[in-house]
Amino acid sequence: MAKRGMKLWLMKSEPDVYSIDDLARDGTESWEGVRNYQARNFMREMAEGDLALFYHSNAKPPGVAGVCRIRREAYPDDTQFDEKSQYYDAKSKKEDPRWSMVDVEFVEKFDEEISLQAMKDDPALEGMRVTQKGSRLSVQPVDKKHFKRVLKMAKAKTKV
DNA sequence: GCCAACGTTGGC
DNA sequence: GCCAACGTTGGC
Repeated sequence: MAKRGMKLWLMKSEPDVYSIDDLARDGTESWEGVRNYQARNFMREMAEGDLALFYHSNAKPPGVAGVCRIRREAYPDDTQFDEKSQYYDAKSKKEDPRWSMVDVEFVEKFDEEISLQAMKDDPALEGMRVTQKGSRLSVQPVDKKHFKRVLKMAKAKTKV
C-alpha cells in the first residue's frame, strides 16, 4: 500500500456535519465545501492512494477519529455553482472553477479517538500543524513520522 | 458563548 | 498596495 512519494494529510470535518461513522457507512464521499485557498491548494496536490487522518473538529473533545484514503484527485466542486447551496460562490465561473474537491474512501475508524490534547502532550508530535495554536487550516499535510506516531497511539491497523 | 487567530473585502 | 472592518474557524 505504501507507494513511493505518497503524501499524507489531515482533513477536518465537524462530526455534526459529517463524521467518520458517516464515511464508514457511505464508503466513499466527495469532500465538498472547502472555501479556503490554502486548503484548496493542498487538495490539488493530493494523489489517488494518499492517506489522510480524519479529524473531528468542533467536537468534544476534538481529535483524530480514523483514516481515509484519497480515491479521486481534485475536480471542480459542484456546490460552488449551486445557488441553493451554502457553498455557492457567485464569483466562480464554470469555465474557470475556483473551488475543487476530492473523493475520499473509508479506511479505518480508531477504537478510541486520539484527542487534540493527547497530541499536544506528546513530544513526538511537536511541530505537527494541528497541534499548533490557532491552526484553522481544514486540509493540511502531515509528516510521515507524525502520521505513523498517531497510528501507533491509536494502535491502528492501517500501515503507512 | 467567548474570543484569538486568521482570511477576505473594499475604500482610498 | 495599504489597512480597517468584517466574517469565519475552532478550541476552550
